[in-house]
Amino acid sequence: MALAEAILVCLTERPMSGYDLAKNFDASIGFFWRASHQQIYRELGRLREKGYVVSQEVSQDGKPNRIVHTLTPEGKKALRAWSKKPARQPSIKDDMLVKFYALENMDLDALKDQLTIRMEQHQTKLSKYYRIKERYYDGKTLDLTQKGKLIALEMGIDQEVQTIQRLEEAMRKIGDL
Amino acid sequence: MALAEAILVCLTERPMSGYDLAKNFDASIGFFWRASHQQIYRELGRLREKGYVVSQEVSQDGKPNRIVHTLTPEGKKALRAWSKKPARQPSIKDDMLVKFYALENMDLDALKDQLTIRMEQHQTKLSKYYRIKERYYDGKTLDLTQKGKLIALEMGIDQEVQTIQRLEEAMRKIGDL
DNA sequence: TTACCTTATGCAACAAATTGCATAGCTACA
DNA sequence: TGTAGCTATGCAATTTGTTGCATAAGGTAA
Repeated sequence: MALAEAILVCLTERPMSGYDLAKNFDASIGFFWRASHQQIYRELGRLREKGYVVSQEVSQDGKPNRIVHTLTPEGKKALRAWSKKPARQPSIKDDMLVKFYALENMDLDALKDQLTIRMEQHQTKLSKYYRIKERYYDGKTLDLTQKGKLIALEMGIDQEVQTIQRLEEAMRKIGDL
Repeated sequence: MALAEAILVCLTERPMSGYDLAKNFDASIGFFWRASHQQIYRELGRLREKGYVVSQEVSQDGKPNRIVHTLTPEGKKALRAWSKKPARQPSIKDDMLVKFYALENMDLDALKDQLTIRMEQHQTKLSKYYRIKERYYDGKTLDLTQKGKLIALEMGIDQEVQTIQRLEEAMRKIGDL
């Protein structure tokens, strides 16, 4: 359950509300670990119980009050401990590959449409990555924190580029059938 | 919930027991959709209720009885209907990328060990793929069913090769820090 | 002026996945 | 003789993930 840790990681940057975290999970860290706001709020409750974060309400006028969560020294210790535990293999669950595997029972045209959509989705993601890279990393002097994030980002970029290539190749192959 | 469909796909080949299916999910189709035997038995119950499979007990001596599940015409129809529904994006949850993202809070040596383990795991998988390809596909005349499986297999091979490359690159980068 | 979007939090129900356990006879190995 | 693994099925508990809903104030566009 690295959701807990992903939240703690976000909070090393700065104290955040659940809402802020949900936004972060839609953008930066969410590229590697996706979570909904409901999951995040629930997990924040558990982290507070464990003493890994402390939470305080902040009044705002006009808008609803925010509850800002701050990482505690215990939380930071938990993160370090986690870093020593073996990483688990990411679970593999890909609809589309199952569909290729069962090709003779599939509707080929529908499958081609789905392939096209997939390619577009990966292209969109790739464009986001490139924008982030240009804006925050290219030609800048980076500290260790930023270097780590850049490595993750570049792995993401390579992954998307290669995935798009594989999908194009698959499209070509089912076109030849 | 493509677990149901993944099971139906397996049963298009031949009738199988829950145990057979679990083995299949550890080998062939499990490369694209992983599931435990507990999950499979539960799902089989639901498929029976829906009328997508019929089940009959077969006596064996020495060993416990098998319950063999056969795909029904309704099950096959359900598969075709599924093939027209959009494929969902595979969920992204990768511990290791989160760890890179949070590099300054991680134990670098531990992370390198984990990288090495990951590379070995992907290498193992790749070797399995190559063995299957050589044994069942290379230099053979293939029908549509087999061609589909081969496309899925080749996508798997490319994916593993590329993943290993990315991991090597990441190793190089954190070595340079 | 109605309708939707953003900010901000969270409950409840349900579905899916994981982990641990139980049963039970057979085979292979040291 | 004991330990372990294979065959074969499945329950129970817990954790995770998804979907739908609720509240509530302000801004923005048709």
